[in-house]
Amino acid sequence: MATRKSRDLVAAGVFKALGHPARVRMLRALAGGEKCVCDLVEVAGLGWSTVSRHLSVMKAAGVVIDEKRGKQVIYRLALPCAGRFLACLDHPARYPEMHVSEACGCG
Amino acid sequence: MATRKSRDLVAAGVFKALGHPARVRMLRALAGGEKCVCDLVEVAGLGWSTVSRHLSVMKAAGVVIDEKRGKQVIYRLALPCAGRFLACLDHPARYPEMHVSEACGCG
DNA sequence: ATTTTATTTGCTTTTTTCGCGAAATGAATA
DNA sequence: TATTCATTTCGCGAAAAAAGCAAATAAAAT
Repeated sequence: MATRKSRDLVAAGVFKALGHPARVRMLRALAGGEKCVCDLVEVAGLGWSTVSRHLSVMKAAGVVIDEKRGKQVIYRLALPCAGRFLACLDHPARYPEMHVSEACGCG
Repeated sequence: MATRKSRDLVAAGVFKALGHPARVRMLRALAGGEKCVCDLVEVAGLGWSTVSRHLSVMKAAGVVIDEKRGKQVIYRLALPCAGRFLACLDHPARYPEMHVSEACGCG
């Protein structure tokens, strides 16, 4: 059974796995659909080994899922709500200097 | 203007600030309403200085807001969507061993 | 003015994480 | 079977973060 403690651990793992600018960038990309590692290398602007490690962290946390497809490995978001949360964080309401008045559920 | 890069940084800061079991526990508590540090000390089961430091990390990331009220300092969630995201991560659908079939937008 | 109560800040030690290049793996193709 | 392509693992030094405790602040009660 999922105890409070284990849920805290799982959730903290997810947050930690996303607590890096490069991983946020990948999340952003994956929110738009599945991507091979090669795509993510470009998105992240980092070396292959680094990107691969970032992906393995996200996979271990359950944020992404990978699938070997032919010669390449495809990653996709296992947690659509993470994409929505990111969109919420990105929401202009959080950037007052943009003078956007439209209201939404984000905060 | 909020560039892609600065948004990544902000979002990563939020994720990082929540990437710790004790901070997830505090988030959970704060999602239920504002709390003084003393409450959070109990919730977290850690020393005052440790809790205070965790709170300052979350505050710096913009996850919580503090307000001095009389003798005590009250913290509240600055990011309601963080609470909703946590609820989403907690959702039984993510814990198959619980045999819950009800569907929701979480994933 | 002194003491309490509530909370924060410094400081030191230990533990993790980052990003890299080189080497390893593994499936597919020549 | 040898080779190539896509990706992962390893080992490293540098940088960031966490733990733990003593000392510092600050408002309120005595």
